[in-house]
Amino acid sequence: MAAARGRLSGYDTPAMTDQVVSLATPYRTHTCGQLRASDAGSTAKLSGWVHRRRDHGPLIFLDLRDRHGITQVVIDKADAPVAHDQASRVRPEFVVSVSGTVSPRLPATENTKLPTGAIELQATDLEILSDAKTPPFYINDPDAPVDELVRLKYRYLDIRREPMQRRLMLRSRMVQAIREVHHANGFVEIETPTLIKSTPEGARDFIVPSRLQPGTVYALPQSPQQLKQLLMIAGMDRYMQIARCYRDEDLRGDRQPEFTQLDLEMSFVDEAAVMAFVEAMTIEVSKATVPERPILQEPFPIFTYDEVLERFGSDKPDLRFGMELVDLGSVLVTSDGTPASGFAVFDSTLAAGGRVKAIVAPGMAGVTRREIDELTERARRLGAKGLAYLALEQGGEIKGPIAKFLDDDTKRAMIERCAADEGDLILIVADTAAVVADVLGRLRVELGDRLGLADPEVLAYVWIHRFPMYQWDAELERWHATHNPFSGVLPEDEALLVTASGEADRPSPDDPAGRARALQYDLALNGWELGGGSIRIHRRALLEQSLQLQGHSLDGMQEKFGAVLDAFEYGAPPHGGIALGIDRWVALLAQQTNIREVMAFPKTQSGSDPMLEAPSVPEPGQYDELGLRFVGSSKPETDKD
RNA sequence: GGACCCGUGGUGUAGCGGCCCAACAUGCCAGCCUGUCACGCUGGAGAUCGCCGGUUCGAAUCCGGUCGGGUCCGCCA
Repeated sequence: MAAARGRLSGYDTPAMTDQVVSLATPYRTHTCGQLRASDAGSTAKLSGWVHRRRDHGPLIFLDLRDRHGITQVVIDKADAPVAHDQASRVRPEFVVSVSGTVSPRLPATENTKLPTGAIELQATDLEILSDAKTPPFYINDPDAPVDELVRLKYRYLDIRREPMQRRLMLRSRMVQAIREVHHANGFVEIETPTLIKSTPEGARDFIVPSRLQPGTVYALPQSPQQLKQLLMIAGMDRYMQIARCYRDEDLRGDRQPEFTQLDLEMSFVDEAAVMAFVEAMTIEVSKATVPERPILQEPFPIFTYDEVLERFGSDKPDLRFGMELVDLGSVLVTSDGTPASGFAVFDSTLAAGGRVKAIVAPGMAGVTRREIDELTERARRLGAKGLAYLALEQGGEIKGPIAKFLDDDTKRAMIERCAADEGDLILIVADTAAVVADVLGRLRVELGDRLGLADPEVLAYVWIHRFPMYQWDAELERWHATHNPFSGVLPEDEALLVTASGEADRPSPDDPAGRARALQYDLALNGWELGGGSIRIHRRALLEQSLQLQGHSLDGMQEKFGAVLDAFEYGAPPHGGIALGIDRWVALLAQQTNIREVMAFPKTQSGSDPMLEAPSVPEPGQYDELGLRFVGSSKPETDKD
């Protein structure tokens, strides 16, 4: 049936246009989104779900729906008494098959809201393929709110609804575009196993007990990190994979226990080469997927880690609006650098080497005491000791509890430094650099959201690089890799990979290693971290040095990373790559704030699947086979530790 | 591990000590209707208010616990 070939319509994907196998079958000649005025006069057969039924007695209208669209079917008792009889039995979500004539609609009865609205199918035959219980929520109303639990329990009905269909098709189109760009650029798609070895780094592993080797476990991969590096050593040059990853940590709106990464790795590249490819790929995928969404800046802006923290208080800044952090330190000291604002909190913070910074909330000078209290509470919960503010009222008056401590010159200088206008609210935090950045960075995002400063249509991609190699773990009293234990170091910082004591097993927070910067780059989009990557260390000696700083003994690292370390002795090319969170990326492109909305079958915050009722108690005997025994609840009341 | 919000016919909400064996919308069922497209009209059925316990003469309503969902902190890149 040639008629079914070619361009589909409705909310279907353009990628289907070159389909090889026709959708036409004994059940249908067209999809429900396909027929147009030009088809008038021909006969057609459609199958789909009954979206809505409008029963006028001798005349019944059915809106027939599939994922391609909706077509109106008319059943006239005078023309087709048998079909009419069937149609009066039909209810929403019945699956029916209708044959008839494609008729142009009467002039005043066209429906401009439907792509198929110029025609209707005049039924001659109607067959009920499947009847349906009344669904637990509205399939035919895309806006109807439904309890999250009910949606997940009946996910197959939720996915039948238009918004989920749209998002899953968007995701499909995006993944297709990703593959096309990579294949066009010489990447080889290689699958890696999901039963691998547990690595005690990073997140908690999901583990799978081995039956053949009782007492041992596989781990599900947190990412294919080591395997893709081994593929580079294997000579696979440019590798990519749409990889499922698993992390047994607590869930969030942007975190599920299993999720999908675009994982890629390239050999004989430097940082600029990886970033250039990823950026070009990202732009191409964005334009193929959501051509209507403007990209804020091309080429993407590149910030150093230090700079984004200084200016935005975040390592994943939302660049769709300004409201940057302003350093007030220099206007609060005398010419010789002595803190002299008159406000003791500022002065003592500066004297102790801390920072005093501000953000300007435009037009918020008139906030109520209650709102200020809420902001202050929010700041405290984020770790600040308090939140100072100056409200620039219309007419030039400066209000706020700290105003009386500051002399007029100081206040003027602060306002000038902030470039604040009348009607603005200046929010100030005085603390260590890290706390100031974190608190103001989060308040910036929250206020930007509340004030509607971010254009929801804009895609603001941004690179962040030059991360510190290591962060001090105060609890374990050792350094750990900021991102990835294999990340390389800037060549000029290589000499810093040492401890002050000179002994790798005696680290301290003041070690030179704390100043070493990694060949690490993150890609952020609209305030979300899309992903990160690095140029890896490919020389075994340097890798050992770096791992030792992270508290691994030579024996220990051989135990944990032996395969990679050994492989490095057989000729490892310089290499690097990146991993991007597909779920987060689609969610952002679909303007969703929760990745559940772009996953077909996600889990709840407690990690359960209400539809399949997973996880579940194993069958009798399954533990035995594995040599396991369940010894108690997840909260043992033992007093060990 | 912790904080906060939510749980009332199928769905979404209202009610927040007696006026409630619970209201509204929609859905569902039945009847009527030849041009609707969220069709319309008439009538009807449907919830002991997540669960357990307590306070009270009296609890959907107050208190404690618990289960489930959500948001966030810790955790996680």
